[in-house]
Amino acid sequence: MTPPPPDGAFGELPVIGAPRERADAAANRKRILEAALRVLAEHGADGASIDTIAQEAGVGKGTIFRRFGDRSGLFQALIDEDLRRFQDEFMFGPPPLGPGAPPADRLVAFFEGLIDVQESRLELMLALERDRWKSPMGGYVTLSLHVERLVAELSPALDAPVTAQLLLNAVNPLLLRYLRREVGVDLATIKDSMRSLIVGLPAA
Amino acid sequence: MTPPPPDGAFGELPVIGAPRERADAAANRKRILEAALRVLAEHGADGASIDTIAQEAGVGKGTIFRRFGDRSGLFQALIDEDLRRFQDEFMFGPPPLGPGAPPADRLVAFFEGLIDVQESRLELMLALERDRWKSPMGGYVTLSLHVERLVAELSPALDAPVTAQLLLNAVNPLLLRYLRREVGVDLATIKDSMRSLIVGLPAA
DNA sequence: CCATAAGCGGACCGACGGTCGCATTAGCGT
DNA sequence: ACGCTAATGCGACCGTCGGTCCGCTTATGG
Repeated sequence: MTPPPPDGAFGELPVIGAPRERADAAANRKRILEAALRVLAEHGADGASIDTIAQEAGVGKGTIFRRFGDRSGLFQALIDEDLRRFQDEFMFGPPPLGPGAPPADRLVAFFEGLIDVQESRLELMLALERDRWKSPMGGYVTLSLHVERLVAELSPALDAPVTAQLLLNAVNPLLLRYLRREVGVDLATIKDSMRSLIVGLPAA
Repeated sequence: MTPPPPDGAFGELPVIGAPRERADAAANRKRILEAALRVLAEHGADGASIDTIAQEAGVGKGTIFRRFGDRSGLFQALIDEDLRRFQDEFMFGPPPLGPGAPPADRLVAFFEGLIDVQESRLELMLALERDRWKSPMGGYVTLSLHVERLVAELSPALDAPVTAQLLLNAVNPLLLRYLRREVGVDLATIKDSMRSLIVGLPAA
């Protein structure tokens, strides 16, 4: 009697051999995702309880848990598209973000892009932040690995996994919100400081 | 009818002109703090609910809220002593942590010290982390200012407040727990990576 | 049109942080 | 020694949250 696996990432793609998703279920999924985005925008990450989202979507809360497993599953599904687009860019896109540029330049471009993604989906990232530390890095694995590889290429003497995590943590959504909203720092300033951290790393 | 201000930091020092703390209240405060430390050690930050701590201390939960205001107030009071000792060291102690050494060396020493403090009080820092972003930086203000000053001295070209926050965030307790407990990284490795970030900053 | 399984809903649960008003008692002046 | 009073203790209570469960509804394929 195991319930069907929740959508999680790649939710829209039908699994081979699995029965097609029912039409009403698909419609509800869409309404839930839209409602979640709306609630996030209107009430912020802290006001985005499942009950609120369910009410906004006009569905029972059970429906949300059925489709997305748990709270973080819902938000994972929401960030999925943006994250995949960003992954495509830094894995296959043009330099300096994509392959072809020196690792330092790629790292700088990566973090500028990451900061932009977080800025454009700040409340969503904040909502995710709460559960980010349950599973290894909860969806951040691909990003982590990418940074690790670039760091290893740039500075073989460093411990790449640790340095990668330090860098990624520096642009924590919580800090971003604080700097942007409370302090009122310009995005370019944050990117500049981040660049200083990167370009100073010992080159190979 | 404003209730007396909660203890917060510097709780033990009697405020001039204020009535002395009652003996039973002082005893209870001590028992609560000890119980909190015990619960933190035994059940971790996530298992350290106020109810649990109250039960362990043998007091009503109302007593805890009366003395410490709220959850984060209790943990603030707990970390207070360690934080103040650390502050004394980097403000008045011997170099390179204290004054007298070049800013880069002081920064490196500061973050090594900060990592040590967090390591020795990991669960407590994790418990605090939940509410760290309510007030400006919730007890981190002094640390932030110190890092800011050193960064400004080291690299006048940089935006010191932003860079300071980026550096401080890199050693987030959540990341520290992940690296230490899940990945099993050595403390020295983390310190090394952190040093690489600092010494690479553009010198004056 | 029917059978069946997928989907839906919302009452329900346990845990949590925090409040409140009443009972208790320490400390002080006498 | 005694009583007065303000400080303190206490735990039942509250609203909210994430998550579960199971009976009802409905889409869909034959």
